[in-house]
Amino acid sequence: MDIEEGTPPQRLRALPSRLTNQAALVANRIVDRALAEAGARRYHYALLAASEEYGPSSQAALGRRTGIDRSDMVATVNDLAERRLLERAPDPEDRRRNIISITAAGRRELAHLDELLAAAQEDFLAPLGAADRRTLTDLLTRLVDHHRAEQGWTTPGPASRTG
Amino acid sequence: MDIEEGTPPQRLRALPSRLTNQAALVANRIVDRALAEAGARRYHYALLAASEEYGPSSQAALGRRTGIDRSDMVATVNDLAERRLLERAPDPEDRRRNIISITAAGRRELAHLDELLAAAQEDFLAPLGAADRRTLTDLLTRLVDHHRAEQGWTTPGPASRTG
DNA sequence: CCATATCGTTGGTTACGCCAACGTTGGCTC
DNA sequence: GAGCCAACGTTGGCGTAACCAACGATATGG
Repeated sequence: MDIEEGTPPQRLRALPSRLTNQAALVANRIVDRALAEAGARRYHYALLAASEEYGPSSQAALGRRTGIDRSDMVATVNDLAERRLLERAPDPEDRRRNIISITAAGRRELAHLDELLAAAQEDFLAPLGAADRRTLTDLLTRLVDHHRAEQGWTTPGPASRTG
Repeated sequence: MDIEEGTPPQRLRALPSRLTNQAALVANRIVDRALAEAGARRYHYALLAASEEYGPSSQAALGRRTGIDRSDMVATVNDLAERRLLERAPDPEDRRRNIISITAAGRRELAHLDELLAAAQEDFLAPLGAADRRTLTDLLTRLVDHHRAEQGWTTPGPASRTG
């Protein structure tokens, strides 16, 4: 009796927003477990990656790149600086800013996390072939870009931002 | 200067798990705002929908259907019962259980939420045509189903079947 | 009868994504 | 130079989703 009692209602199964959320749940669970092997979280990886790809930057700039809030950025930088994966130094040219730079150890850690993450992606996307994977990332990219434009648009002039 | 400072690092942009998460963020933001118009949250909709589609059921069964944890289910049922959208009654045949039934007002509320959600989906999927939407839901469904099978399957134990 | 398991419930925890406010600093305009 | 506004880092907080552990009460099956 009650076979397949775990089947969600039709309404939920057909809801793209929920489907997306469920997929994200799965993805995050897999990724979090992978990163946890190295004692890292998603924010850590994002920050290391941004730091490596864009070179020394202020916390605010890194926040804009990664989507991490300024307040959360503080804690994340604290974590990584304590572990000597990043360095935080005052900017002599603008004393409001901290300059964040990735260290050699940070690059090594990043490379390690890259490997863990690659395996996690493989896990996550297991049921899809190469073509399907490309299609999926394409569709998701279009969605995300569209909504980022719509919202990030109010970031125009020299003033009136973040406000 | 610093045009497009909001561009995420390549590593993050190419990461399917992150893409999925970003899309879910967008979807949830849109959906949450829509549901908030009716003073509802996602759990509320999920529970009403399950309650309507499967008829009177125990809290645990509804939890299995919706993926809502038993502990969270208590609070969600409380919310909806207070607003007379659900009824909670002890099961005379199994005194461990509560039987949850949707009320007439609950059905009306559900219909209302259905409309709000339909508009929200439209918003979320705006950049995609009908074919792309079908492709997306298909791919996401395959992903979610795959991982649900993988995880829900390993719950065999001595008593098998749901525990 | 006894072990096991399920049910509802209470009471946590984690991380993520946010927002508000503050003091400091920089730039711009008078 | 004075004043004004914006940006920066930081602190502190919020809400929610998604979990887990444990409990007493009840069913079930050996």
